[in-house]
Amino acid sequence: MSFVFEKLRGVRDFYPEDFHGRKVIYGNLSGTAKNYGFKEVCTPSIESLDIFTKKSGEAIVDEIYSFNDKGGRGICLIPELTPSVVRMVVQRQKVLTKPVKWFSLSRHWRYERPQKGRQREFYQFNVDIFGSRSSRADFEILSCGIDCLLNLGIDNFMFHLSDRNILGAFFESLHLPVNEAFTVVDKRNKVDEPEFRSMLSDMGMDDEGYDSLIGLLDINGNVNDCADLILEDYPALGDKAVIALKNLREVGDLLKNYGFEENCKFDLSIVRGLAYYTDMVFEVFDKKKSLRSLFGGGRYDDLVQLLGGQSMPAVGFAIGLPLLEILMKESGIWPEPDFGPDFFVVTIGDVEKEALRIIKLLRKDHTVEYSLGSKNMSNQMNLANNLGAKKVIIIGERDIKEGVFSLKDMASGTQEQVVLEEFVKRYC
RNA sequence: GCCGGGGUAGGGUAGUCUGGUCUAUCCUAAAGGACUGUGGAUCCUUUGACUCGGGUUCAAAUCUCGGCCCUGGCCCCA
Repeated sequence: MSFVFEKLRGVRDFYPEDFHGRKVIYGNLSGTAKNYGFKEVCTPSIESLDIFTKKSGEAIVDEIYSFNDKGGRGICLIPELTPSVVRMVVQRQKVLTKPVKWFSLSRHWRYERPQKGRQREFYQFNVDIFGSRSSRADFEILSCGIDCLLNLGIDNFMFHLSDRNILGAFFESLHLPVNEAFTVVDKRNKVDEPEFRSMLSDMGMDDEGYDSLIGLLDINGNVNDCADLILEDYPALGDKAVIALKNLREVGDLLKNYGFEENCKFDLSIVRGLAYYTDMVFEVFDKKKSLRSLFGGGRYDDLVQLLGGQSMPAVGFAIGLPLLEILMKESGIWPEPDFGPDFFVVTIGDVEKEALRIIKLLRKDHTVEYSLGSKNMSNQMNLANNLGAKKVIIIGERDIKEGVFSLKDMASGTQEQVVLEEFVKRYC
């Protein structure tokens, strides 16, 4: 081999067996979303760079693929879907029937170091509801997410639910900077206890506050019970927290009545970084927590307005397909393809006319292959075998004069003589 | 951007520490033949690799430096 091009870092080739899995997964996810009444949309792969800097700040430019086009416009390959979908909503905001329920499978690019489950080019499945502030919308997103996993055959997962306003109110009551405090909370599992404590005390938190925080973060269990517990034990948190807790209680009731109570737990440590989330947030973990979070989502009521629309609440989630694939392969439930054709036609001698006739008829309803090279019979049988053909039709000069051919079942090896016209009636 | 592990035919590997018939091992795969009316078995043939570049040396797959890529993590995670 003198020279070959290699694929770029962090991207992936999908060979037939890989692509098959992706198609099955996507079909399954879309089917679930459709059953919940979501409609599929598709956005462009490129957007103006501004839409992302507006939402996430200039720092994001270092982490995405961006360039100036020939007209000097700042362009980027989309690193996530939400801004594009919000743009689509805003453009037709007045006429869309609310709530707007959309899903999509989108391709994304991020200029970052590849890691397990993180590639530079990847696919995400996104589900969003625009225009409903109701706890039912939160619940609809959660239950759809749960069903997506269940319908794929994944059941060793847990949804961790929270609302940013609960911890937010707590930090405000201590006069601490809320966003910075969230960032520290997000790090809790990555640093040891003394460091966690010192990060918070650097921010101005005293020991009493720290103990209260740990008390809150360690509350663990059923959503409704935990919400009640906080309403009782932390009366000083204020209105915002009470509203959030009541909302979570409603979500909890809905989940219970829907039969998904066991799939969710309360977990205030979920804050989703410094994202645009405003209220309810969640992250999904495998039960062993051996992988990073599988996916997450939540409510982002300010983004539509931030991107130029009229104020409109929104809630949604996004699942990255790479992690799903890892999880499913570990569980042994990744769909394996069967590319074997239903029929393979072997020819002997000059029978092309008869062979092509039967091939064409069968191809209306079946997968049919035959040798594209002029090979001997042994070769043709070999090819049929390697392709995984279910049945082989052997058409030879000797037999076809009498209107018959041989039909061989490749799994059993049994072979029968078949009358051509009867076969055509039966299969075509 | 930072830190660690790694890179030998399409896939999997031996060899690397201790440089020397390495003209690179074996398994598998693919193509063809033995077998111009029968696949999976067997035998034979063929295809096919030291990630790239510089350095040290009489001699580099082996030692060394750098790039590229893979991989685990940090940062980040929108």
